[in-house]
Amino acid sequence: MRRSTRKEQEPDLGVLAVQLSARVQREIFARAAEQGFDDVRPRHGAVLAYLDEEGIRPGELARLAGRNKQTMGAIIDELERLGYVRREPDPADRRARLIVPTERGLRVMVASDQYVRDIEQSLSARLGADRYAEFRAALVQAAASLPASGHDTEG
Amino acid sequence: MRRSTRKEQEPDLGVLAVQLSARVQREIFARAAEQGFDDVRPRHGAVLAYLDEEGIRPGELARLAGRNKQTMGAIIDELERLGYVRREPDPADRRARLIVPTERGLRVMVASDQYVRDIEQSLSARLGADRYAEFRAALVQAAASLPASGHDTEG
DNA sequence: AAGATATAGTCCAAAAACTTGACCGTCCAA
DNA sequence: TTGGACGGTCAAGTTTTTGGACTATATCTT
Repeated sequence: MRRSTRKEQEPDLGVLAVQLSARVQREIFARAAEQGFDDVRPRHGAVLAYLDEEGIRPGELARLAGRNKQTMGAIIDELERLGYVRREPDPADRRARLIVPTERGLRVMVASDQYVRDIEQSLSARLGADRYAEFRAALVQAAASLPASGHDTEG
Repeated sequence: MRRSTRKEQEPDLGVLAVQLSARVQREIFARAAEQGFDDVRPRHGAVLAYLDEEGIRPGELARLAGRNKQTMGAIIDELERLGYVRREPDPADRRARLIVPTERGLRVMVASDQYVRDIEQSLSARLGADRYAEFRAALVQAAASLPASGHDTEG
């Protein structure tokens, strides 16, 4: 069998991982756009995924999302301009800032968490709860068995 | 528990998929670089993953990798300049081209397939062959249950 | 307490990546 | 045999990421 056909019909772990990640992302942003969050793009996911009600530092966001600090700063700029987050001083460290969600930011957090839960539940229904739980555990182990990004600050 | 902590400690499907995909990619390119393929970047993966000994069309590559034709053309330009592929006429259709791997291209295909197999086997050893097989099957279903990219040409 | 060093975040310029729209040649079906 | 679709490319513009430098504050060492 031709390699390209094989990769399509019996995709390897790399191909599968890329596909799953792209499709989950796509689904989330499609739904978000439908519900009025049509000004956020996939890039913003790096921040939105880890935003915190109590505020979180840019550097911490960068670490969690595997981006460097400059990129994260640029994404935050945009989300601030779009009205999803505010920069506030961090009382614990005067060098630092806290990225705090606005009202709209809180709503997109809640909504996107719901989209992911929907995807997870739909998959759980398809596979059965037991198999889904096993799948999820295996996914965690798979990710954990490989080294992380190694950007500026690393998690 | 804070949302950001929760996302780190009990990552959802979206986070896990992104992590796995990034780490597998990273691992492959790190190993490739070690073995002398230090001029390919992650971007080139879209082509290298689907290259074919017998040649494959740019449009087909674009479909498989979920990029549009222009992006694919640019990646092919680079890989051609780097000596991994050649553009040849397609005897079956005078509009079309065939992207054919060079000697070096063949070597990187073999090598990267091996890296992925190594990752898969290491994970299989960690989980046990049965659980790994189940994991892989679930991954296929998960990816298949979500719509694909929807670019220019779509698969 | 002072100085050295590290850390948090930002600015700027450049490189890399992707998108949009147009275009030419070839195929194919009415 | 002509009109529309397809395969691929070109060129321009936008978005995204990177690399290097810089300020301010914190922390560590003596």
